Parts: sequence; structure tokens; C-alpha cells
Amino acid sequence: MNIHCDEPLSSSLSFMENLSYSSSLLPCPPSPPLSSSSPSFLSLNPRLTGLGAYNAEFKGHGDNNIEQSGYLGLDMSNSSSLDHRRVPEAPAAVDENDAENALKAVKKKGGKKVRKPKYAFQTRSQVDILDDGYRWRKYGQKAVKNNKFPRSYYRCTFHGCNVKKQVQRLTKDEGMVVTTYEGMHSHPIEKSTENFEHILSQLQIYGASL
DNA sequence: CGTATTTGACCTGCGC
DNA sequence: GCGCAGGTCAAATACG
Repeated sequence: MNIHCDEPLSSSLSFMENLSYSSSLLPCPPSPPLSSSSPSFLSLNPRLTGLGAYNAEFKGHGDNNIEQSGYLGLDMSNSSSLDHRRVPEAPAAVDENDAENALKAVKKKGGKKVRKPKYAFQTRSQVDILDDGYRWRKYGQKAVKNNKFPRSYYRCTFHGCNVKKQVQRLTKDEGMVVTTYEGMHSHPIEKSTENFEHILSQLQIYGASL
């Protein structure tokens, strides 16, 4: 995955002001509900949490005004469109299949819909794509109403892993990136920590030059 | 040449 | 039923 840095990091002073290099880096976003059927992505992914180092701000989503939390706790009831035209490929995590099967069963019976839980959080960053350690393949991009930035759709490239994520920059606050995860990884982190450390080191170098 | 990205078309759900 | 918006597919293209 490429981290693109079209804009120099120096373009945002406030961005740098938000940096904290302490060992605690950031308060961990509150873990998503850790029931057996719910993703525990954030709590299981220290590298992502670490990325908060140059995020340094986890806030509620717009009108929700949920402070102190990057985890927005979205149930994403607005995620109306799951693609059911094709049968999912290889079986993924059990939880994933449970959600899928429930959805199918529900569709047959015409009952209430069961959707995969989604978890979203905001990240203040100049780059859209945060290296969370997993490999993602972009499969779509859409213009979103009332937002001048497009939303990008990514899928985990690990065979059988059906985790998806959406990335979108806010119009109101262009420095803020909203990342939404759907599903739970059924495999360990695929990449070494090199990339993340590289990013961090770059930031630290820049910070030192201020 | 294999892999990743781009992008227009298509599908689905929802509100009116 | 129709139109809109969101989500996904897949062929074309770019890239290493």
C-alpha cells in the first residue's frame, strides 16, 4: 500500500501541534462492543492505535458530538446497500459468515435486517490512507452527497477475509479523515511494523525541524 | 507480467 | 413506480 503524501506535512501547523510523541501517544479509542459477535478491531490492533500518534484527536462525528472518542460507535444503520448479487467467495471468519447467513435468512423470511456492525473513527491526518498493518485493495470510489471529497472503498486482500473499510475526508474539516471498518479480520496483521515506524520517524524528523 | 487502481455501469434500498 | 444515493463489480489502465 502506498502512503501518499501529496501535501507536505508542514502544510498544517495545527496538525503538528496535535502531535504527541509520548509513549502513551494517544488514549486508546474505546473498544467497540466486545461481544462474541462484534469486531474488536481497534482493541486488537495496537498499530492502528499507535497511528493516533499523528492523529492525536479522536472526536465524535459531526452532529453526534461524541467527545473523547475516536470510535464513533456507529451502527451504520444507513449502510443500506450490501451487495447480494453474488455469493461471497471463500468462507471468512465465523462471525462474518454468521452475519451473512443471518442476512440471507432474514431476507428469505422477510424479517428485520441484520447488518454487520461497523465501526468508524476520525483521524486528523494529511494522508487519507492510514497504515493499519493490513493490506487493502481499493475496489471503489464514490462521490458523496454534501461532501466535496469522494469516499473510497477498500477490502482486505487476505484470502477469505471479508473485512471492508471506507475512507472519507470531511468537507467541514479537511484535515479530518473518517475511517469506517466493517467486519473483523480473521488473520494476523500482514505487514511488518516498518512502514508505520517509517511514518513515525518522518514525523519526528519533521517535528524536530520546526 | 502480475498486481493494484481507476472509473463508469449496475444493483439495491429508501423516501416520496 | 420513480428518482436518488450508497455500495459493488469489473474492464481498462497504470505501475513496479
